[in-house]
Amino acid sequence: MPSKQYPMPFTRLELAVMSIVDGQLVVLQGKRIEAPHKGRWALPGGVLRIDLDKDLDAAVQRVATERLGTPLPFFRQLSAVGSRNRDPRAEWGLSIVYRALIPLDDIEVSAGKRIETLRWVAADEAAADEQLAFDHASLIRTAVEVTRDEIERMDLPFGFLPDKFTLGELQATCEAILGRPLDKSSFRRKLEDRQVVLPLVGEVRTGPFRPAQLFQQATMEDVACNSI
Amino acid sequence: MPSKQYPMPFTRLELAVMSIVDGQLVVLQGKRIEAPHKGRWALPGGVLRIDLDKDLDAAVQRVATERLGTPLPFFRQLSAVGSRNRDPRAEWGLSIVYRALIPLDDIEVSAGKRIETLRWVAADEAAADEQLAFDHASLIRTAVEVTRDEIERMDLPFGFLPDKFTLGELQATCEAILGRPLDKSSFRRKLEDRQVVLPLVGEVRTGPFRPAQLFQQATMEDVACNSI
DNA sequence: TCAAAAGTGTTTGGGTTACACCCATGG
DNA sequence: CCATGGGTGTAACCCAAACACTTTTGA
Repeated sequence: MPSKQYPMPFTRLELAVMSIVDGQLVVLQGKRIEAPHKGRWALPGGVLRIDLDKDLDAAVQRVATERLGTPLPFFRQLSAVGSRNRDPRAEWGLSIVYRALIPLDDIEVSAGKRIETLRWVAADEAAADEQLAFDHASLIRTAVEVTRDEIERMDLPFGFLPDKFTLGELQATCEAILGRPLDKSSFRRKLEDRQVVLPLVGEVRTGPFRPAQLFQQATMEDVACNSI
Repeated sequence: MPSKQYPMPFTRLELAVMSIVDGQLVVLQGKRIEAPHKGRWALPGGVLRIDLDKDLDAAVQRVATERLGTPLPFFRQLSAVGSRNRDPRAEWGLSIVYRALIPLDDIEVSAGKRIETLRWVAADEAAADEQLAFDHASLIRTAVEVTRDEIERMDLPFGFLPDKFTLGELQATCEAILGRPLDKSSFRRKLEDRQVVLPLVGEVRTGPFRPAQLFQQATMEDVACNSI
């Protein structure tokens, strides 16, 4: 078994965790407690542990739990980057980058292993911040780009929302991500056409004003049924 | 330096090399010469060699050269997949998957290290072939999907074409990838609008019939200049 | 009865599709 | 002069943005 003898890269996972704060798309950063780049802000991340993680997704959950104190229900792989001298801790560094969406109201993050503090930074600001450790500014740029593209394609950001939500909340979330207002009527027509949300009959969100219909994410089966 | 002590995954690169044969999108497969999956067809690939490769892109080129006898001018990362027991050669296998486009007329592939024979298979057929080694059928599915999406977005497949090409050749290539005819007029209007190709004034392709204007891929600068 | 937010309808314009047509060339 | 492929024009249609409007509720 000759293949086993090759040295393998120092393999890590990096997390671009995003949320919405005050109508703005924000990214989570942690202050590094150790070298390299000690004291600088970076994306939270951690080493792939082949003894602990059964696959990449499980690794993401473990890293999130260790570093942020919470699992990440909605995440997606963005890319893998690797080169010699990428990370001073090893000869050859490989990072697999993930983007996650979390609703801040439901999920609390708290600094865990090897992180001093966490902060939320406006996405566009973070993307331009060349003070960040490693190449994390560039990773954030692609995370923001990918997330905006998803919205343009009406691949909706359910990760940012609770299970049940109003169309107003959904629209406000999309507007926050894109950074521009959307037309209510057009937005709803698109939702209707593509059958991406499903009304929860009888359930409404009450508030100071007119109650709003609650919706949930449409499942594959819902879409299939209605298109027959 | 405690991080170095963790065992790292058996890291490989897999190549979904695509081309056009007889107006059909095809994928390159190699017959495996060794265990695991000896004798079965698979995507060509190889181990990441941190002693040889300075980064992931360089690794792709080395693997392509070793296995196929040619570098790959146009390639793009698709995803990383990894889990325990993915590959019997190691406890934990990680594969970074790339898609490449090559023009068959210009580039010759020939079976190299650890490969018995190479064959070109129709993409849709390969995507459905559950006899392939590992999870390669699923990797091919996403490669095909991504490639078709690129064409829909007019992200053109210059990798399939020589440096200089006619609009007819370009359209035929797009049709081959999508598997359906395109309207010449609409196609050309889109090219015009988005300024993705540039005529080579004075250069024409002569043939049995009317000569055709030759074009080349428009550079970033071309687009910037004209939009001022 | 007013403010605020939910929800509906209609018009308009841009962009794409589909189709028809003309042009240039070698045999 | 015909077959073939390059190249152009136009009408129809679809989609989506923009805007105006009605409805429903709590205060």
